[in-house]
Amino acid sequence: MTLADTNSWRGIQTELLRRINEREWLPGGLVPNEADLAQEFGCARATVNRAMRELADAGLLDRRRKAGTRVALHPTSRVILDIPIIRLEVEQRGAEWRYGLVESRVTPAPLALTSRLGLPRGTEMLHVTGLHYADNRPFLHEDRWININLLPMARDADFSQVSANEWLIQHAPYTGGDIGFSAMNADARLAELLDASEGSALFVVDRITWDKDTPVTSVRLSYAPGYRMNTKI
Amino acid sequence: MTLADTNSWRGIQTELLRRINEREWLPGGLVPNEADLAQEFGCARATVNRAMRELADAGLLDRRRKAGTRVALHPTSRVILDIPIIRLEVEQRGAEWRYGLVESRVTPAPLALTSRLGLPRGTEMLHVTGLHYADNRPFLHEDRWININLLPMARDADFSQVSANEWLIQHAPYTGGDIGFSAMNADARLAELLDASEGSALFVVDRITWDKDTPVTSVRLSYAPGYRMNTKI
DNA sequence: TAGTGGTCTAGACCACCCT
DNA sequence: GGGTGGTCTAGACCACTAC
Repeated sequence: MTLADTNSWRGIQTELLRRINEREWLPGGLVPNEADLAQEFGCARATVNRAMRELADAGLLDRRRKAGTRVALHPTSRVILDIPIIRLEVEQRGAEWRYGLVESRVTPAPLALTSRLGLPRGTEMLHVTGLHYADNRPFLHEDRWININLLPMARDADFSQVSANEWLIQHAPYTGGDIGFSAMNADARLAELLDASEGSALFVVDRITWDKDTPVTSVRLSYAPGYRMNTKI
Repeated sequence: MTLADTNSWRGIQTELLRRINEREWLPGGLVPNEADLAQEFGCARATVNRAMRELADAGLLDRRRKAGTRVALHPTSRVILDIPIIRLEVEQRGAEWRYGLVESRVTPAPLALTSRLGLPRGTEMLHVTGLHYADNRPFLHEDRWININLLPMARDADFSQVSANEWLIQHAPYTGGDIGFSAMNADARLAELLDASEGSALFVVDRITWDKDTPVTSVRLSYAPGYRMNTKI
């Protein structure tokens, strides 16, 4: 298929994109309706529909029944982040990955956590902390709480052999989650673990995953100074 | 439509999701083909196709011609971030937005930037810095370089009235971009501007946008301490 | 109420790859 | 070779909503 092919939905999408990008269709402007475009491109309406629907999903077009399709005024850019297993992320950087368990024990979860997860106060959870290394240098600190009521077999897992990160992907399905990205100053303990100086700015990812309404795990990943998460629009 | 409706692609998708989440279909396992599922649900194959295609796009299914469809082994979680105009982000938090220009002048861009953008060294660019406020408190610092060869009218824009962020969205179409998220310690100047203490951990977004192969703008957004970017999986 | 997008169908042909 | 998903068609009905 060449880009000029206008019988395929990809070809049509490319052409529509061109008209948007080159301001042939102005932001806020009305676009011909599906039937007309189908006629212009000599294809079925469903084909035009698929091309336009994806552009609308991407936020470049606003579509409403009866009102028609318009070029979006504020193309909010939509960024897609693929969050891989930490081991793979390290290995993709060409470094050797290693995991070191710091601590693993069952203990009542702090109030802030149980209330956030909607669990009774004082609920016992499995608290696992460890370090991921890249070429033997600390890469990130993983501080995780696991819902052992939902995952009783987590008690018997040996997190000195398999990182909690990977164990959970294998054993704990989830249906959704909340993620937050922020920056924090390293406290004394974290600085020591990450081989950084106290107060260093750390990139932090907080993540809670749910299986329907039941919390599965809550984790805070604190990356060693200098970490950068990259992606494309 | 109820969730049990299996004549609509959404209903079918919900049912497929259930079978995946509840391990009725095991990770790595082969799934019935489209024709069989269409018969089971009493619908056209195209309807099943749409439901499955979206799950494959989301990374939950692996589909290959002839090989069939399998439940993905490693559902790499895919996070979608919507990056809005800064003004809207502030206003969505229920705060009043204000922009204050710090500096705007045409000057040769630093070598690190021109080489990153693929421009000749010493190329003149428009350097605009300013602060976005939320309820009169510094929210983020915007440090931006604009390609005035591509956008000569940027010279005449009054960035004390309109933030460069919004001006560009109105005037500069782009086809792609690179984004990086990181954490940095505030230096003395940034700390003063953001009303923070020196060394505070700042959440930083670096972004370069391109129009095909031509750089449009490069910007660094440094958020005041405490900022957190949230989203869902 | 009429025009637009949203969806579904039954069928067809094709591209790809061989769990 | 042959089975599978990828796509396209022509038509239909429906849901929504601007007018």
